[in-house]
Amino acid sequence: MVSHQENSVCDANCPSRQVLDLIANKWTAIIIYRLDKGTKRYSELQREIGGISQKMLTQTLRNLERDGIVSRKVYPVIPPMVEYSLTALGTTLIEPLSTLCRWAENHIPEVEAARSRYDGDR
Amino acid sequence: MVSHQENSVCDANCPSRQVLDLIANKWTAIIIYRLDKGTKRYSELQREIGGISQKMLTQTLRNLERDGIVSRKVYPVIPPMVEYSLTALGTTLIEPLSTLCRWAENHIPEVEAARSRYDGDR
DNA sequence: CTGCATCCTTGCGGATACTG
DNA sequence: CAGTATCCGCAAGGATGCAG
Repeated sequence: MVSHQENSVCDANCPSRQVLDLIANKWTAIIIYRLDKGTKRYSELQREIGGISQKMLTQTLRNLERDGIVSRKVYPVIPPMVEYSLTALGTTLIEPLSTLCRWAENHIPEVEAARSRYDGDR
Repeated sequence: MVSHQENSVCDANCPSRQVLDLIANKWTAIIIYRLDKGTKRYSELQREIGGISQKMLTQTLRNLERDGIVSRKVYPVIPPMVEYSLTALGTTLIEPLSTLCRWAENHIPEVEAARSRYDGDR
């Protein structure tokens, strides 16, 4: 599939759009951060994230696996044991994600202030 | 909106979540990029982005205005004229967003390769 | 333990029509 | 020109039950 030749973010084929779609969902970023701290089992992730449904955890992990961000290792034991970890590609995503988080930490107060102002002024 | 207090990463302690939610929707990032190139009128944005509905354009702009990312200036003329531009806060968002886009440009091919591999192997 | 299948609710986002 | 209002389809996401 040839796609990302356009320079504009407006193009749906633009890679930026695809990455935004990739991390835009509710749990992706959280999972990536969790896995950055080390390999985790399915149940560990579910316990740590607390609030995520099995469906969403599995679904998100599958998407990340499909995108080559996360690797999934199944041990043929009983009871089953599955470990998830970041791939090399996945690790490179940590940095840009952190950049965004740093912005968040620094500016969310301003955003919240703006919201209060906006909501209060009408 | 109910928030879960069990895990700090998902909640208030993790402003990243809020920022991700902020840019997670379909048009926010595009609009921010457009406005980074200068002040735009409503109809200019609509024409340039092409594919966005009035509803989504208005809604997204309203959200961004509420968050203090975009400023809205109405000229009391007939016919109406409204200009949108990035606020100082909004401008600071460009950089982390660009970081993410740069990652995309560099790594999307790998992601697409991983996808083909994944989809082909089953 | 690690999932997949299913139902069901919710809300995003598109299309269209109307207003100041 | 710059919106608002309304209807509607679709898919995201939660809850539950079942399987290997």
